[in-house]
Amino acid sequence: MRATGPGARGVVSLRDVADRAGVSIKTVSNVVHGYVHVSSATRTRVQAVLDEMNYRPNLAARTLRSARTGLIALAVPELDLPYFAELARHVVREAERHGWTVLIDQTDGQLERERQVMNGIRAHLIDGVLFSPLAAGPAELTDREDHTPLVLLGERVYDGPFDHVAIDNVAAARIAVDHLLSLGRRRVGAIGEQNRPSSGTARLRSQGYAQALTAAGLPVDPARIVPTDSYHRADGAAAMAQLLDRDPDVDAVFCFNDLLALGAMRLLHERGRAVPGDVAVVGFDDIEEGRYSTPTLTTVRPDKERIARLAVDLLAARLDGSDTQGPRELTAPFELAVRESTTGVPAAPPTPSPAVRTDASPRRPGRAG
Amino acid sequence: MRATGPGARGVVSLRDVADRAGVSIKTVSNVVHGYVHVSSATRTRVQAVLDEMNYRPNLAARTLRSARTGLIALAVPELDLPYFAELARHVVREAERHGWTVLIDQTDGQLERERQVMNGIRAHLIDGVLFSPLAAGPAELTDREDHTPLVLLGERVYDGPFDHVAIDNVAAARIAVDHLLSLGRRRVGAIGEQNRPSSGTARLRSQGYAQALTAAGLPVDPARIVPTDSYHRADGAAAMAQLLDRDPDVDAVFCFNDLLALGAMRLLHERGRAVPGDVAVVGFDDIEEGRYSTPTLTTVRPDKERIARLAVDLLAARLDGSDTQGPRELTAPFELAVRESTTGVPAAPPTPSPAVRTDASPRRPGRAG
DNA sequence: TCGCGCATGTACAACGTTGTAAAGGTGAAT
DNA sequence: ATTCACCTTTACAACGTTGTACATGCGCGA
Repeated sequence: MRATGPGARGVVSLRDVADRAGVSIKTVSNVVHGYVHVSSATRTRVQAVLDEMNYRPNLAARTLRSARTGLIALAVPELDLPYFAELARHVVREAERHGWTVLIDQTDGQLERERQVMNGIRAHLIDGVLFSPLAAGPAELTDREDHTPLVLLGERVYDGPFDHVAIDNVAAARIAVDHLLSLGRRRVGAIGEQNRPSSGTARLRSQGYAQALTAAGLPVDPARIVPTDSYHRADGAAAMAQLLDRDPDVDAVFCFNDLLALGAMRLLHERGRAVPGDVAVVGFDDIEEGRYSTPTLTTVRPDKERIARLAVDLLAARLDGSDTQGPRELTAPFELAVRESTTGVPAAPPTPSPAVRTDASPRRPGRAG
Repeated sequence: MRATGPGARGVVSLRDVADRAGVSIKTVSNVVHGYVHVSSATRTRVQAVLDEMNYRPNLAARTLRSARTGLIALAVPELDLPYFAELARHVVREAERHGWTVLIDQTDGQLERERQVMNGIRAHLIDGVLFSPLAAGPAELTDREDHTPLVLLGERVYDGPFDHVAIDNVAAARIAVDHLLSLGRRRVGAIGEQNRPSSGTARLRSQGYAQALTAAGLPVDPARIVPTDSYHRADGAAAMAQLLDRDPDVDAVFCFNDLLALGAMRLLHERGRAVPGDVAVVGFDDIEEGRYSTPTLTTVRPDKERIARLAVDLLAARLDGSDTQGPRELTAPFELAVRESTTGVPAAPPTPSPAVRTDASPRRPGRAG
């Protein structure tokens, strides 16, 4: 029974509008959707009532019929890792082009939470998932029970049945280390190796590091590779301290992300080591902070915008059925942003204009070098 | 008609489970909800089928009946402003306690997008909104057409009919500037004033700044108050340059957020000014970056966790109807974190342990000083 | 023995929307 | 005048879930 008009909380349904306009529910629906075969008289009248009553479609009801929510999830380890915050921004923007809303999930890198993401804790609520795994490896991914389309970000899971977007981490790491070697550094450390076996990204960056050293005829000394629990500044500082203990004469360090690098630089500063005078530092991710640190940070700059676009478009193709091929592996470009932490000179120092950028075109990096 | 069992995409409904288990749909629903009056034999059998078929409730259908989605929105200007990323993290965590999922909206501080947030662009999809306005002022807020419960974060809108959680910005700014004055600084600038009339937060911080100067018998010189378009590092750098032009002998600066302060410090470094030797710098927000910058940044530390908790609990009270009073104004504590950018000495320097923190208890700041 | 209360299980309707089928109406062609 | 085509509008069902009301069957006390 429905004694009165609009329900309790002032929520207006098609039915309320239909009653008021003296037409059927379906006619109102047709007006809302711009269906052509509605007389202009009817259309005008109904539209007036719609406006007057401030009608808003009930997405839950639509979802129930269409099995589409217009929501996609972005699951990342931590939002206050600036890399992921920046990535999230791009994803939200790209998703908007498809009319989607992005639901952001923080996994904290915990396997259990990552499992929930993969297995559809929000079943039926999201149309697709963009997932940046940290703890989950190929095993967990393959065991996935849910069937929501999923695109992996930033990690290559070999032979997994998943779409995947990333940069070439091995090549990027190698170019970063090559840069250090080209400056004459010979005792190059690495910070950010992960002990847990699942972390594909860290493994790939280690590989690139080792390749560069080997190609230069240098030994790969395990003592100079310092693992970390996570990727925060504190981990970088702790690891740098350890590295100095192991090899006081280390003259360069490649950090697997920018936060580690910033933490490492902070510790070097406290120990009285000059950057890059005594130790040159390279990071990875190109977070904005590195353009304002002292010294500014040389880093690998993945094209985050491109990563976001490729991933969202890939999901779109799966959702509208236009792509039914096997898993895709897409690669986004990157480049090396050379700044003071390796060269000692400002590449292109911040100028006091509102549009200041340390680099030529930070918003749209070019192709990989 | 429903010829076969589970539908196309492998989606399992209560009905599928009921058919397989040989009971009614409602009985399955009762098992799912742990309703007491189900024989243990039936319960066991149904539960087995539920597990076997990997049943997941359809949230859209639940929503349609209950008019509750379990989603709340958090609308912030930008996720890559670290303050908001950190706040988002806390909000997500607190919301979890209530069984809610948080949908994060980036408004980019654009009035139009903020309007959409207020007026329920996602009508029926979200149960409540936490909103940190930037462009929207009292006028827009009062014109709100939507009736979704809304809690304002971080800005005091006078006489607005809204719940509101913030710290005492005037007091906080005043304490920050008092600190600079207590160090003997007398030419204290301010960076971050907003020209647009709506920005309440900036106005309050200006007030605190002026109060501190006045109380110390110093003049409030408009030339030393530099407005910015937004709150990024670049704005801080540009404003600092302008401030130096206007008063080359400025000996301290209070920045309305940490990013501005970091940008300002970067520019001072480039201009060869020592921090804090020549110019002392104070920020606002206590983002993690300020604990690792060189020098580390003295800043106002709002208790973000508390802000998040108060806001979420406030929303919860509105949603479950336990609070039907008029609008609430809740105040969260803050404190001043004194670091190198004003004192020159490490307050408590980072130590090379994985749990390194510059301050005593950064995760749970105490009461306001 | 009858009847009552309780435990257990079911049928039905409703949430708001939209696809399908079809009804009613108009005008033109035959 | 009749038929047909087409435009306009409507009734109905279904999406999956859950609250209400009710049916069934059992044990127990009167």
